[in-house]
Amino acid sequence: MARPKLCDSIRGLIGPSRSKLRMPYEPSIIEPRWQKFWAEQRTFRTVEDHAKPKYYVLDMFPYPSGSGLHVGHPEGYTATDILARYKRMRGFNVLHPMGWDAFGLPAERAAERDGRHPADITKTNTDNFRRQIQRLGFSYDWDREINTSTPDYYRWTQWIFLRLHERGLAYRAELPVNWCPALGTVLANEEVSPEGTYKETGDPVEKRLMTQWMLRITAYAERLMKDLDLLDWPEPVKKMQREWIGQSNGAEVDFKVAGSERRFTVYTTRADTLFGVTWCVLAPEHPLVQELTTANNRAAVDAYIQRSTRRSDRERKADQATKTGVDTGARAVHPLTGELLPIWIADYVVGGYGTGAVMAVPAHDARDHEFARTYGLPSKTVVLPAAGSAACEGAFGDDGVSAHSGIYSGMSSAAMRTRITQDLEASGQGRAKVQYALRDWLFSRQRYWGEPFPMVIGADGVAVPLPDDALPVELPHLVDFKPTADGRPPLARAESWLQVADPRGGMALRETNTMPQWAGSCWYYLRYLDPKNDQAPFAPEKERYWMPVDLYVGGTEHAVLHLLYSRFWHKVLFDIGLVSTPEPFQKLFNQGMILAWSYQDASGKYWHEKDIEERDGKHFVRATGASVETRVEKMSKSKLNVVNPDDIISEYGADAMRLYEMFMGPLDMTKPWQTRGMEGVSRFLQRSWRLWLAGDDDTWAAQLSEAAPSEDIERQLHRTIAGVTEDLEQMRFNTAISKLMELVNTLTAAPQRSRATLNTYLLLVAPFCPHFAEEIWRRLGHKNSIAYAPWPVADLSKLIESTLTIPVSVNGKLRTTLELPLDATEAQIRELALADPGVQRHLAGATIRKVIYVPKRMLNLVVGPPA
RNA sequence: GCCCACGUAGCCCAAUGGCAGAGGCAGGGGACUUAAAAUCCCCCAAGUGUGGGUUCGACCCCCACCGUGGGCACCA
Repeated sequence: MARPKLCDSIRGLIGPSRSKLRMPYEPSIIEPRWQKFWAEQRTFRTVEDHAKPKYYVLDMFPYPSGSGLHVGHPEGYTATDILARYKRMRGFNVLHPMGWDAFGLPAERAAERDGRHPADITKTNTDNFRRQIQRLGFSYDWDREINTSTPDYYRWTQWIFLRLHERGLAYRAELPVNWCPALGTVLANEEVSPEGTYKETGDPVEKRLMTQWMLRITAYAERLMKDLDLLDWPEPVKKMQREWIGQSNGAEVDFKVAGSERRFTVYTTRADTLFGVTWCVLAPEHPLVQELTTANNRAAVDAYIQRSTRRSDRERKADQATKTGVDTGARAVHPLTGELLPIWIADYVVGGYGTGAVMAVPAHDARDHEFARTYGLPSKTVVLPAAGSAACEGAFGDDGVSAHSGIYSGMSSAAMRTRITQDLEASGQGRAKVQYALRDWLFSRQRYWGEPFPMVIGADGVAVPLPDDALPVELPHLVDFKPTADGRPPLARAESWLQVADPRGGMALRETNTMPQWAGSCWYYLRYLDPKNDQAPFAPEKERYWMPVDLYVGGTEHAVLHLLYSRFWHKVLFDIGLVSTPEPFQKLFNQGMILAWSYQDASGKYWHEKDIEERDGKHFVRATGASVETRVEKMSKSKLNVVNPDDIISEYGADAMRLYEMFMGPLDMTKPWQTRGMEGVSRFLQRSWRLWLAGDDDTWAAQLSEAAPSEDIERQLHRTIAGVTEDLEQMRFNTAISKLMELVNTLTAAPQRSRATLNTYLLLVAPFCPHFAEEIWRRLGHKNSIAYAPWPVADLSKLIESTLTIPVSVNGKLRTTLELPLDATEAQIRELALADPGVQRHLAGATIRKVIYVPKRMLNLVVGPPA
């Protein structure tokens, strides 16, 4: 899609001899000039200024990948930049920082592949990301740039880890973990998909027993759940977090094992179905299984355990439909009826949740029902849909009325739950229990490129924290990032680093696992407040001034990862007294994904947009004429539909790119990129530019009128101020831009242009296309940046229309429009409407049954056949 | 299977109970030009996914269905 540059075409046309040269809009000259100015003047350096209200607007900082920025990044960044600039003009003290989430797997894998050090690769990538981001003219305070992989940053990540450790929130445990053979590391639950694969790459994940660092996020489950209510976040994100935390209110019930002193405890949310229990099920890994299993059943039980531990989560889920299990031969005693109930093991009961044991109620639970059918186990109905109604076929899982439940019969399910739980508690056989699906956070990785733990393992095997003054524990320089031959993590290769004095005396070995990538992002929003502090992670008074983050913009992919982890750390810091707010991010906004059209021919081959032509709404390969299927898809190299921001900026400029990113549609919506759409915003900028050049004169702004603008223009101007301001407050950037376009279209058509009007317009457009605005602002004679000029205020008295326009409809269909003086009364409007020939035609031979008048809005006549 | 969001001119999107069009792309015509580009002006085009309902009046609210995208899915 070649497009001649404006400057080239003009030069080609006029040559050096022509004197009346219009000054063209040339973003390629203007934009670097102002970017340099902002950097040199430190225009966006932020200081604590308690005289002003603060506004902390934050982007989710990027992982600087090798492939550079894609058009999705600048979408969120542009939105926050516009708001940051708008808020500055409104007199806010704005904190708007950027940095790099620079530790992580991809750099380490690239290092293995390319033979370069991860630090080196990370440096190249961050330099490229910074260059690309700066080309868009964002008003970040670059003095606050941070990088999670630098020792002066991760020193404090380690420091916070020590605080967690002190409080018993970090511990080592041997447990079955998610091991990804392809990556050679363990993963957190949050990183594993329901299918049992790594969410990022799709590599399979299996269970392995390993000793790992865990963070006790479960201790905060309730607060993480409850405090969601305090937040101005999108409902779907809150819902995802609630589901992940998975609170359930139920009861524990103790069962005795017949002929033994042993007991086991089940967890249930349906204590009201206790009389319907016909057997119990333990998870295969339940600690009592070995002891309970009778000699006759031992072989079958062992075989089943063997089989189920080998099965990955993925396999388990694959055949959810068929439930399997084996009888242990042992019997449990029903706590209320004394009945003997078989004890089975089955892998649909998961060891890590609740007590790892359940009571089976086949009449009222779909899983148990199916299990009963498969193995011919009995069933007892104890809940009826309504009093006296018949028992249902299949499992009746809803609440109803209790039956065959002794003294509880006839109670509602809810009432019986409360009552029986109290009674069990009184007799020591049970208790109310709130259970969470959330597990502790697996916090170590067998990787090189991450934060080292500030811990050593003593000769006695005890993990010992290093003192604060030993921080940072720097990552030793390695050239080989593979695990050692005996399977220890890569850091075990750093032999001289490994040996260290045990703070308790003697020698110890350093912890060789590293922290996961999420560690650095758990608190980075706090480091921005005070990024150079070498005495503390941040100064308390700065935290009190800036926190919480007023607006946090990023994609939904972090709904239960980063956003849950950082809330957890923040709450710990809150409990320690290091931060003053219970939550870090007051308002969250998710930008939508940007997709792109793809073109695929009948053979399945993808074509680049530039090789496609359109005829009569159908698309064809230009060279061959073959027809192609068009689809909106995620951008990917294989689909040949990737858009590179650098190319767009080279062709149209950063201001145009910013405008288009916002103009495409609502920020939170998924929408397709169409490079053709750049034409519209580019023309808008050029038309805007020409507003300051009148006629053929090349003297900048010389012919602007000093007279007051016409009443119509004045009205539209103030309507635009009010509209754009409201749209910005609501983050409706697309409609704000369209209002600005409308104004420009009007001003372009106007016979003369008032300097005052254009001044206001320039202020309104400045947050959207800042280079453009700075350039004109300077040419108008201002010495300072427009960035801190005051935002215009709409004069509401100027919005009043001079006449009233009333649409008149008959039976809801528009028939005419009346133009009336502002003070027209309903009676006058009615009279005029009835006299209108267009209306009368539809009244002929009919009776008016009703007249609806909405003051100053519309008039509707409801008519029917003659009475 | 369950939950959520979205379906409006050829395309991206406005309009949130009151005139279906704010803005843009694409398309057509005209002005300017020796011509073209650029620019300016004008025009074209949907009755709002489908079927019901509520209402004087529905893109908007309610019900069912279809399509697209996203999330969840043995948690007892």
